[in-house]
Amino acid sequence: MATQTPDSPAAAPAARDAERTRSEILAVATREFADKGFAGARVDEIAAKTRTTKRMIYYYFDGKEGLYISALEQAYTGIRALEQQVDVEHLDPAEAIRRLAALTFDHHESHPDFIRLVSIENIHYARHIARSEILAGLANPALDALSRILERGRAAGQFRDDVDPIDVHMMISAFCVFRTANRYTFSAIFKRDMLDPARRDHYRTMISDLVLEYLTAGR
Amino acid sequence: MATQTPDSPAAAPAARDAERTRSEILAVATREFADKGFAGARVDEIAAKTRTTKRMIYYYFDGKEGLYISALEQAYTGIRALEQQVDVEHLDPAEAIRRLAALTFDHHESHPDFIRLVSIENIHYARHIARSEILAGLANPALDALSRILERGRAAGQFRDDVDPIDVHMMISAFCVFRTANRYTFSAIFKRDMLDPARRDHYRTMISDLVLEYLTAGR
DNA sequence: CGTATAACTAACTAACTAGTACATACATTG
DNA sequence: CAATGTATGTACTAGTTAGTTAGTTATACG
Repeated sequence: MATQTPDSPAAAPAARDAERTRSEILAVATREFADKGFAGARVDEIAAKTRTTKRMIYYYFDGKEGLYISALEQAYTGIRALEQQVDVEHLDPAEAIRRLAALTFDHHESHPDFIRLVSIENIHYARHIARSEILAGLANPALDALSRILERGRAAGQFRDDVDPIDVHMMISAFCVFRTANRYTFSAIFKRDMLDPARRDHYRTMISDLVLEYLTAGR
Repeated sequence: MATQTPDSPAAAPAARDAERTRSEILAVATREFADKGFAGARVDEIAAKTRTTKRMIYYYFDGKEGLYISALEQAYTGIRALEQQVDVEHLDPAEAIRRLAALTFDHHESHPDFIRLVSIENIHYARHIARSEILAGLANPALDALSRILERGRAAGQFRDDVDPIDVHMMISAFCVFRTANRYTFSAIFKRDMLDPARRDHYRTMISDLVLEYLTAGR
């Protein structure tokens, strides 16, 4: 009798809490997969870094691949939720573009794990996204917002009329993703850390300028 | 005696050819590492896809990591050699930028394995580049060419005078790398293949326009 | 209060995986 | 043509690794 510590306040086994166990596994797994990739991450190590055991990974996520997909889903739904909150309808079109670009810039900078998971998923030819029902049909609020901004900008004669929202989204993403995703090789070759805080504002402004000069070209 | 086939013309063991063996291993390894990442690639499988044995990998490359580094070195020296050949000194600055951007665009499109290796190396925090003497001190001819173009453009009053060559290189790289590296997740989410040949010219022109509008802004 | 079920643990296993020991054949050179 | 080093192949091994088996404990609920 009394295998467990009687009543120790600190080292209590945290009782039973399915949700806490599940989310702790997911949080640790996200870090591990983002750090080492799908093949490089170790199920045993993920388990060791939680307060539970490996068996629970199989209990809740059905295996390594299921866990990886869940981590991806959580990361993507996170940025989608952020995008949903953005309200740029009341802003001048140019200012709205700036706001949207800055949002992407800030998100990517503060969520390197997300960017790394995306890189890793591309190495896997987006095979897991295709397999996930959640991710395959996830709407893109930022794209809708962008479409409306471009529409307004065109109507006001401020923006050129031959640009596609997806292309604009791509320009912004390319810049912001590259800065985070390719930070290490870039720094090794050019001896310049693109994430250096001293240069942060410079790049943050640059992406807006770049896109806006393009959108307003000849006007 | 006579363990080997006496004289069969087709299935001859290709005699002995150290250079051929070495380069065949390297070619197969490049494909495997680019396809599956460092942790995902299998030494046994690389060996099986060559006409030699696993033993030779250890003989020539000293192990999995040595092989991976050699593959990286080969990929990087390839693009550096290409850049060395580019001659844009005789062109109008704007046209020179277009030429340079197109060169990057074309190279990245036709060398997806290189782009994938770069992504993979970033997942590994560029640890292997740092370790490689060849890669750590590799000059960047494209950057020198770009510096001279910008200089000329500034002198002619065509370009703004507050841009850094590394930043311009980054804009071009970001766009071209993103298009190839993030092709799969982008396509899964936006249902648009950025490498579709029908859209190729569109994107190829777009990156030049984007950079040039920025460089000539307000002029 | 006792029992069904959800939450959880420890120990095990079969398959894999990077790397090695050992043997040997070929080619070059004196 | 002997001998010496380079190039190559076979078989093996020690350590991992994803996944499983066989349970135990806590909690909710009648």
